[in-house]
Amino acid sequence: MSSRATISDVARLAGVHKATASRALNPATSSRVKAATARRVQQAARQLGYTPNAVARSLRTSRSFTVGVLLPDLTNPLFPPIVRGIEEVLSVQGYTALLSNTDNDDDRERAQFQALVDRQVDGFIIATGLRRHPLLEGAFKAGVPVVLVNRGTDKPMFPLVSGDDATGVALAVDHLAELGHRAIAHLAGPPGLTTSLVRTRAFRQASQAHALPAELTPVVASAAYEEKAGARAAEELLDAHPEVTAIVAGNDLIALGALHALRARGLSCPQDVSVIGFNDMRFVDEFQPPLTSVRVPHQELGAEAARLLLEQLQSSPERSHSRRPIPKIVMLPVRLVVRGSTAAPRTRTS
Amino acid sequence: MSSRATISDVARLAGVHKATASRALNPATSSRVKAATARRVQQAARQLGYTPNAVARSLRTSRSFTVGVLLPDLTNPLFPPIVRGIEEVLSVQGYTALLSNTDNDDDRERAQFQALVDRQVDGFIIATGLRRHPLLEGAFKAGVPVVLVNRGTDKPMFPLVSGDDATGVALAVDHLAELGHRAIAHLAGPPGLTTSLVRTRAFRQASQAHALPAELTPVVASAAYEEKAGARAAEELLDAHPEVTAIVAGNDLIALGALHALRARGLSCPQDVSVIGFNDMRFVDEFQPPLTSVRVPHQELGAEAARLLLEQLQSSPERSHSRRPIPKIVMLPVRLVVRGSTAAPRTRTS
DNA sequence: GTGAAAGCGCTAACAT
DNA sequence: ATGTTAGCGCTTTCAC
Repeated sequence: MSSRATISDVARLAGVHKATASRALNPATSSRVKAATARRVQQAARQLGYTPNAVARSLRTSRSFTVGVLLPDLTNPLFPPIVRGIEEVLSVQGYTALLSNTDNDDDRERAQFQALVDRQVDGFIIATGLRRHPLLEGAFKAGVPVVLVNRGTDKPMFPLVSGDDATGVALAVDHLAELGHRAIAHLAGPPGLTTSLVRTRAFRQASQAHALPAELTPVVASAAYEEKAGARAAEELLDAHPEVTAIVAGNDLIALGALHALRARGLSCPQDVSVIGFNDMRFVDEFQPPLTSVRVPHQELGAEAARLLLEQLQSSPERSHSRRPIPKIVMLPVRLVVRGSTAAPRTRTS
Repeated sequence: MSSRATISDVARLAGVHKATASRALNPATSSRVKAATARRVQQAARQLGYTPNAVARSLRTSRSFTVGVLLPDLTNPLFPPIVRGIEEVLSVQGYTALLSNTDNDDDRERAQFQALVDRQVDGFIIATGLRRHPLLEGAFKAGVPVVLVNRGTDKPMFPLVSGDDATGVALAVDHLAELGHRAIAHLAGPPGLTTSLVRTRAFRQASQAHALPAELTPVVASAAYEEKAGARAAEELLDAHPEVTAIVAGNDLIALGALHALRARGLSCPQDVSVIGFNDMRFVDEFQPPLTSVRVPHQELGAEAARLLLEQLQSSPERSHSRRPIPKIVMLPVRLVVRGSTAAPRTRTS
């Protein structure tokens, strides 16, 4: 790496002091320098292929124009679109996203978080929220700028951007009820996450709204938002409640597990049991049968989270404790995408 | 953000000079400090919750212990496992991966690359290789440490870690030939990528090895390694060569597009046309029909790429031009996973 | 074995 | 409008 040009090199070539060069090169301060000088400096910079050393700048300004992004599991197709939305907004403003996979591991998460803090990221967008989350409580007390995406915390500390989960679940139950289902189960996500809680509550409420008795609308929690865990939860459900004719899954991977569990015991979907997923992630339309699911605008979720964070960063660049905004919750609208995994129950409960 | 403790704070609390504190805290130099002092310093650091400012350290040492990772498209399920493999290896050695999505856009790629260089990343793992790649040629001349993964360049400049594409394609053709197919087409990837070239060559060679005439083994290139482009290429193929009974696709997304194209014109897979994908990415087993595909060990690809890069970084920490290693190609073994998308042709060509 | 001093590259007071 | 100076936090000579 033939050593890079520094601002001193540029200044020397332009025949000015490096402070002047700095001013000329920074759009915010270039007006405070004679136009001719500015041009000369910029010309010199171009000639030398100068780009500022971001590390030195960060050290001096204690701003890095980077944002840490914590993701629970990049292999879940839910997250790549969120990342794309984040990057789309950040890059326009000159920010860079530093992505970090936690693999749902607390220790990894703590380590990654600290590594990013040590690198002086200006703030975080966090998709690994838990209802009780010591790391986030610490971040809150320390005044670290954070925006949560998709998953929140019990105690409202940071702004949250999520899909309108409650409405999504209601749409799912409505759809099934209209098809004539009365024994509808919910395969909930793991209990530690707000998404699970919100969706489960919404399920109970929607069931009541359709006057479905509690004994016909059981809820079984999956150990994780993953296919295997979903399959296990579905087994458990089918053992305990063979009467169900429809399943509202906590997310698409749980739904996929349910499809497998049904197939494994010779039940067919949607003829025997209808299944609805949540998120409408990529490839659910390729499933067998194509999965009816609640579409959440993930890219827009990411974009909105980035916007909120930038707002916060730009209003309090010094990370002052002053005027911490009341953490708002931004919910983006969802809609039900009906595909082949839902149909009228074989035998109407009369 | 209640301002963090610096090494001076630690030194003051421990009653030593900050240089001593630095030595005590750094495992590599802690032996050059009296054991008792070292303990005192470490104790003080713990008490203050001190973690070193990575930015300051980078500026001083011109090493950041970060690695830039350039990805063409995070929403392609091929890449998340590669990322996981990379992070798995890097994190053990105290390195952090800075991921960057280029969306197959040259300008974005250049910008992201420069942003990472400006942040003083120690090297790059690049999955956006092109046969002719000005950016990489520039990086080569500049002596930037780079390892390529999956996709290479025509001119061998950097080490490359990839699956054994040639063998993979041969396995695919062998499988189809054994089933009795003689009119086998290849839906190649876009021509600018080495993967496309290698796989296409391997396809031609395997066809010859089975004594399949050239007119029965057409090759049509897809505009991109994506579903839509794959579907278009398949249309084109089926128009020009209605006689084909099997397709070897350049990757799984192209294969998926082919499945759609077949369905759109009332052909069924595998009864009318068999289809084989490449990569065996997540969810191909859910496709309709489940896709036969060549399994590439992506996580291991990423891990190996990270290992090669670390090797390089540790041998020439100063990024000296000295002793640039001959760029080796590491190929990891692949295997064919047979599923429902391949079967004997309906009518044997006699 | 420890302290003093220098400096990585940059920007923001404070001059002039 | 530009130059001077200082210093972000750290590590690394160089002294002692």
